[in-house]
Amino acid sequence: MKRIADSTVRRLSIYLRYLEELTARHIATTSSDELAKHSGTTPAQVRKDLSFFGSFGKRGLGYSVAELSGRIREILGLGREWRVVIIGAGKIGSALSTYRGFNQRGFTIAAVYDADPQKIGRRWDGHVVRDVAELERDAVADAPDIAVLAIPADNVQDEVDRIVRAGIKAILNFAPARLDVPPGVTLKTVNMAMELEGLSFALTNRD
Amino acid sequence: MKRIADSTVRRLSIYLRYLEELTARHIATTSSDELAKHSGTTPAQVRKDLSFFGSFGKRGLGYSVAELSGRIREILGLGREWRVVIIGAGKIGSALSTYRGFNQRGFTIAAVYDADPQKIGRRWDGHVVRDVAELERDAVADAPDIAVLAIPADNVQDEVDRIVRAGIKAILNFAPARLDVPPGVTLKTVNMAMELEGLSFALTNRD
DNA sequence: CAGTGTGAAGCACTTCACAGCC
DNA sequence: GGCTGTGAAGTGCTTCACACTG
Repeated sequence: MKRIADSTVRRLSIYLRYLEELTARHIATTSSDELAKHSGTTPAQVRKDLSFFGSFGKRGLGYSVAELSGRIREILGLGREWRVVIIGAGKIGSALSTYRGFNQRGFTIAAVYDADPQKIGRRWDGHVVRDVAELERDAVADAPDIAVLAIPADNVQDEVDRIVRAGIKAILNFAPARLDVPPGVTLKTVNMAMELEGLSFALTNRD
Repeated sequence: MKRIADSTVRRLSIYLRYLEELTARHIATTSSDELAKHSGTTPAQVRKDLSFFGSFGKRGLGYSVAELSGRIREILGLGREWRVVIIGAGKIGSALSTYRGFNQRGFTIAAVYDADPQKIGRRWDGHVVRDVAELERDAVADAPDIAVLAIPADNVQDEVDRIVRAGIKAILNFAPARLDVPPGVTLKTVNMAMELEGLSFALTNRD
């Protein structure tokens, strides 16, 4: 398959969110125009995004909400359960796990880890916090798909290496650090400090 | 000034982080090569990014760490205090406020708001949670610069409108919703669900 | 000679415009 | 007639390559 741009994947998520709203409102069909309007993009962009994966619409009519949302869910791989381990029993992981749509979209917390002896063994959102040193051993049985890395910025790369050794192929990183992963492992970093600095820049350099 | 790409601003944040590390290690000069290596980009990109703002290096020598970090801090507007209000006294806001570099980069929490009567009046990370209905009134005296919006997805637009009415010109949004702001107001959205879906896509569509 | 600064070339995403189909 | 699907054109960011300077 042709390489799909990151921006396209992100828009598919947005389209899906609107399609779910239409489903809840029992609306059966929609158009690229309407999708664009509710997703902050253009009709042409919507059609182009979808065209990478097939032809899901009917000319002159638009898209079936049921079919299109099913197709997008399939494209995004949301038709199955994804087993998530949280590394760092802090607030970010906790916020993520209570995020609307986390369970709803098929993400399940398989285990929670920390390196802090104070936290290991304690309860955390219904899970007992495990020693991160056990990750590799646990992973054999737990078969986690995704690791959420939510620890302070020291030695983050060591934890990434551990996650990779555990055979996990996808990492969502919240630590403000640049990280290396081998080919075949996908890393996404959410850097809140950087977003704030982007706002600082915008406030400083507005006309 | 010529319009600066978002990606350029984000890289400046990354360069600054590395420059601060060099400062801590008492290293006085660096090069575009080194900056690129530690920022996950190319030397040409580093030089191009900086060239939008001036000529900070010396040919044949490289960049002074002290001068360059000062310049980038200036460009990003980090030379002053930014007053931040948190809307939503939950875990995300709390995680953000304890983020390394939040205070360090000049961001200060001016106030915390919520709409939930259960939370209003309670203590939250050293602040007493205020009623969000009071935001507009408080803003006159508090003069906040940035609003962090960390509430569930219902009626987020209403809160955005309130923030805009309060005269705040920058919003960092964590709710998974598409939002409209008038010109002159900068909105950045961090959507964790979308990032997870991006990982799901990558896992599903890898070769 | 080493490393910056920058016009030009390359590349990737977006927008256009229209043929094609319901 | 209306709306999709898509090659082609447009736009903007990235990479190249080299003149220039300490």
